[in-house]
Amino acid sequence: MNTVKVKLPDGSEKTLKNGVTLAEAAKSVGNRLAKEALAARINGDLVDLSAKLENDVAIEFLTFDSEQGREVFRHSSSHLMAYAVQELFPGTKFGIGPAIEEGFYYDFDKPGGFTEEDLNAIEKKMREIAARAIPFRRREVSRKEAMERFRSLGEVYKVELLEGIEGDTVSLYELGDFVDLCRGPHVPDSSYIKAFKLTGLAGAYWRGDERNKMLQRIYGTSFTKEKDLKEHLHLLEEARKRDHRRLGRDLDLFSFHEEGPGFAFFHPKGLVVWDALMDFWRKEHRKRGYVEVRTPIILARSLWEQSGHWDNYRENMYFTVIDDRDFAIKPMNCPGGLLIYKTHLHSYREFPLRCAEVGLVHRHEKSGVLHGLFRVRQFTQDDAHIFLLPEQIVDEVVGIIEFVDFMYKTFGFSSTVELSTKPEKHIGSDEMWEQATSALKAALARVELDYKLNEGEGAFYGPKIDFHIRDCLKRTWQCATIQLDFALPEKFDLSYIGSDNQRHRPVMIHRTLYGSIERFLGVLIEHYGGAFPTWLAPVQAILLPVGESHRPYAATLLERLRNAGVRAEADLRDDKIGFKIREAQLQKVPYMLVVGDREVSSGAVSVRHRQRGDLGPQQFEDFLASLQAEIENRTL
RNA sequence: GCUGGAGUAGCUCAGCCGGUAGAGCACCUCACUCGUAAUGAGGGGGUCGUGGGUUCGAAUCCCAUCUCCAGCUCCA
Repeated sequence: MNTVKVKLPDGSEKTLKNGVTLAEAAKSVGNRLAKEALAARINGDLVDLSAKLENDVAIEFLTFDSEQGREVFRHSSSHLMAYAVQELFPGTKFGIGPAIEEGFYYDFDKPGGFTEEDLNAIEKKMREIAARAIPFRRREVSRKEAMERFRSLGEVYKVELLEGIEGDTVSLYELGDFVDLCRGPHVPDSSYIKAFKLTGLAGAYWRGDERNKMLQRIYGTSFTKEKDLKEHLHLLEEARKRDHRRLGRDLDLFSFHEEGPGFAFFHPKGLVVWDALMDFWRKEHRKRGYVEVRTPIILARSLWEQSGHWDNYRENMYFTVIDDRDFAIKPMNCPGGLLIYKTHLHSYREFPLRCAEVGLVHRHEKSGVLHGLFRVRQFTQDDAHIFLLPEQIVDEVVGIIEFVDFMYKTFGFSSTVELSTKPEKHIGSDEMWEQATSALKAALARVELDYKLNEGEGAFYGPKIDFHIRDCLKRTWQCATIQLDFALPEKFDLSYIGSDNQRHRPVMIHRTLYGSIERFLGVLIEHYGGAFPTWLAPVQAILLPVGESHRPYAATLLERLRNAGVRAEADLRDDKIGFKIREAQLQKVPYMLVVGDREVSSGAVSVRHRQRGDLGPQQFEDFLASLQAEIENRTL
C-alpha cells in the first residue's frame, strides 16, 4: 500500500503517503496545528510526532490545551532540566522526573545537594539547551541492554526501575547526551520548551518511602508561551494572599505560639465564626434526629487497649499518669461514646441511633507536618457514632452523603470523594471488611457519585468514604468522612435486643461533616479569601459616623442592630471617614454604614458593601430587614 | 521524623567584611470635626528565638536547641 487513511477527531478523513511522520500529517491538516502539536494519540496510544504512519489509523494531535498535551510538555521539560543537571554536575545520579499537575520535577542524587544559585545556573543551562533545538530521540532496546548500559553508568536508580519493569523491550529517550529510561512520548525537540521556571527545591525519599535514601527534588513549571508562565506565577502570588495563616493574623481570628506547637489559639473574632458554624451544625443535626453527647478527654489506658488504639494508634497518642494509673489523651471519640452506649440495654426500635459528639482530640503528629489550621495536634471533630442494623447501612450512608452535600453546598464548596479499603494494620475479620466495603460501594452507587479508590488506606477499624476540599494552593484536604465499623462493637461487646427478643451485635458508623472544625475553618478562610458570607462574618455591619455630632445616632443604631441579633460595631474614633472605610474594607466587613447629617435627619444609613461599593442611602428599617434576610438565608 | 531555608519592635523588613540596632505601618498623646480605601505633629516600644562557646567586644562567627516555612513521609 502506498497510502494510509487517517481519521481525525472531527470525523474527517485524510489520505496520506505511507510512511509519513505524524509531524508531516499534522502539517497536512493545517499550519497552526503543525505548530501547536506536541505529540499524538494513535488508536489510543500516545506517540511522538516523529513516529511514522504505516497503517490506517485514528489520530488525535495533542496540544498544550489538553491535559495530556501539557503532561507530555512538562515531562519533556523535566528531561531538559535533567540534561542541564548532567552537564553542570557530572556524577549526579538520576531518579525519576514526571510531570505533575502544575509543572514537573526530577529527583537527583547529588552529594551535598543543590543551592539556590545552582538552581539559577540550571535554569540558565536549560535556556541554552532549549535554544539549540536538540531533538528527543526514541530508541527501543532490550531490557538487558538497558540494564547493562545504566549499570555501567552507575545509575543505580534506573537499574532498580528496570528490575521492576515487565517485558523484554524498553524505550530510551535521548536528548543530546542525556539518555533516560522513559515511556514517552516527548515533544520533537528542546526548542519547544520556551517558557519555564524552576520553582522549588526539596528533599524527597526515593520511591516515596521514608526508609529509602532522600534525594534532591527540583520542582519547575513550564508553558508554551511566556505570557502563560507569567500569569501562572501571578496566580500563585494571588493564592498566597489567601493563605489562611496570613488572613488568620490579619483578620485577628487565631494565632499559634511557640508555647504550643500545633495547638491553635482562637481569638474573639475567630470564635464568632466557629460558633456560627456550630450553631448551623447543631440546628441541622437536630432536624435529622441526632442527639449529642460529650465524653472526657483523658481516659484509662485499659480502654484504649480494649479498643485497639493501643496496638494500632499508640505512636500518635499522648499519655499521662494519674494516681499511679496510666491514662491516654483521646485521639478519637469513639471509645468514650461506646461507654455511653453500654449504659443502657438498647432495642432495634431505637435504630439508627444517631449520637453526635463535638469532641476535642489530640494526636501527636510528626513535627514536620504541622500546617496552620490544616494540620494541628489538637482539634475538634464534629463526630457522630451511629448504631444501626446491617440492613440499614446503605440507607443511612446515603443519608449522610446527602447531609454532607447539603452542608458543603451551603458554603459553596465542591469536593471530591475517595473510598479507602482495608489497610495492613487492621482489626476485624476479612469477611467483616468485605461486607463493610461493599455496603459503602452500594451507597456510592445509589447516589451516583464518582469516587477514587484508595486500596489499603482505610482506618484500622473499617473502610471509609472521604470528602476532600482543595485549598488555595490546590492542595486537597480531607474533611468529611464516613467510616463503617464492625470491629469496635465486637471488641466492646455491644448489643441490642432484636424483634426476636434475642441479643444481637449492632453495626456502627463513625462520621464527620466538617471533619475538624479547625481545618474546616482554615479551608473556609481560603475559600472566601477572608471575606466570609454575612452569616459567618465576625462583624456583619459597622457604623461609621462622619463627624462627632453623628455619634449618638450611630450609637442608637448600634444598639438596634445588636438587639436584632446582628453582630455590629461602631467606629467612633476621631478619624476621617475615608480612613474608617479603609479599615473596615481591610477587615472585610460586609456592610459599612456611613451616617452623617443627611442620615440623621432622615432616619437612614448610607450603605457601602465591601465588594459592591457605595449602594446609596436606605431607610434603616429596610436595611435591617434585608440584612436579616441575608443572614437567615446564609446567602453566599 | 527526614532534606533544605528562615527567626531583628505587634506586622513587613534593613543592618556589608564582628565595634554595642534602624525604617515604614501599627500603637499612645495632641491638634484637626472631617461624606465613601490612608489628616498632621509628637511620643513610647527590641536582653536581635533560646542556651552555650570564640573574642577586648557578637544581631553579625561556631556548636546545640526550639519554632516557623517549602517539600517528602504520614494524616481529620
